[in-house]
Amino acid sequence: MPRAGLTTARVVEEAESLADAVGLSNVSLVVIAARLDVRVPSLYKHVNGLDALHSLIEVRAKSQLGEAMARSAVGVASADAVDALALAYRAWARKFPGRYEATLAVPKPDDAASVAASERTVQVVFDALSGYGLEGDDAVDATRALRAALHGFVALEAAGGFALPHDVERSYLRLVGALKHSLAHWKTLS
Amino acid sequence: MPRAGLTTARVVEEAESLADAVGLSNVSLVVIAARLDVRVPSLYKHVNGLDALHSLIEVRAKSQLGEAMARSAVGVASADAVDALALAYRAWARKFPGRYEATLAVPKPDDAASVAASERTVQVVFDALSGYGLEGDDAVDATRALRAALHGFVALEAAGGFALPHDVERSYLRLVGALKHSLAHWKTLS
DNA sequence: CTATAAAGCTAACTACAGTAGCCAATCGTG
DNA sequence: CACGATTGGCTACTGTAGTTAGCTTTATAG
Repeated sequence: MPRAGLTTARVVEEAESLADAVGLSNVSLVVIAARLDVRVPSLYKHVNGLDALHSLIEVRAKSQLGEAMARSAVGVASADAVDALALAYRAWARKFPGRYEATLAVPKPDDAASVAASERTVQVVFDALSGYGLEGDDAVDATRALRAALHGFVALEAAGGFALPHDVERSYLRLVGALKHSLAHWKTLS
Repeated sequence: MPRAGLTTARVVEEAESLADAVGLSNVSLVVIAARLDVRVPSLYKHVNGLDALHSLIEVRAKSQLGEAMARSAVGVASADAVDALALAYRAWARKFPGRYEATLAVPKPDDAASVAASERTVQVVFDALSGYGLEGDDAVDATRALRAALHGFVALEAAGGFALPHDVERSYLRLVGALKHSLAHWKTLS
């Protein structure tokens, strides 16, 4: 029997592309094995079962999304940083819908990699808001508001929640515009 | 064999309460049957398999959430309506986390009940914004922004996305405050 | 009081995740 | 180069969940 040359990375990559194609919840070891031209039990030499595979996808997805956002916001601040972040966020989510689902998973408290990847992503958003000079509770609230708005829009869009034929792109830009407007007056706001 | 007196409604209710307890994805026919003190195949006399059960939960959840929001906003308008809606939305989602997950499902285009329930929920939000005098694209964009923000916050909260010990309630109120502020100037905003 | 429809059952099948243990390919070291 | 250890893939099997077929009993309508 000639060897297939699998690695953990190869298995995870195949799972990711499958997730983007058919949705994260439809990723199965049977299909992954078929795609890699291998029998199902062979996967266990590289990945510790389906749950572990989900964890690996989650960590990689969180760090890749964080990376994409961080890269988009280098050298810009305040309103420009929010714009850059928002565009990068939605673009990444639309390009990798299955991986994006994975970023929404609760970080497992006993998995250091999962916790670190989650924290890093939040930190990128937090840093992007530094130009607004917010501190303490103000900064926390603003970070949460920005994350919530971006995630909410992208999630509804991905779930087919915007049935009307109106331009989704423009709706997103207006939401981002509203956020920038509110952030500029954040400390005096309610 | 004495009869258990099941009905479709009884099965769905049990599934809903199970979903709230263990998460929608962990709802299984085995557990439902055990709770109802019945064998698994008996459930098929009332519900057409697991997928159909998910659809039933989805439709009921969407209409119950829509109902709760609509009830909260009777007799109030504009900023007060947004406040009422936002509070009702988050309260319902926290009270029924499993059902809330179900409301996020894509409406199945070939299932009239699913489509109707989804549209009705959007309509409630749309109506609540009528006091702002928005029309056409403005109204669509504002509806989408409000839905996205509320859903995004609640979903992140439910997923354990707010790790910091800061007050989540206050963060939510500030997000809602920011939205009201933007809605008041919606037409002139970017 | 009987005929029929409905409700629940057992038995069986399928699909998938996961485990045990075998055998062959590869790699490191003398 | 050779040979032993390690590793990667395999077959065979188990357990669990969803689903279907078809039987039996209960309830109900006439």
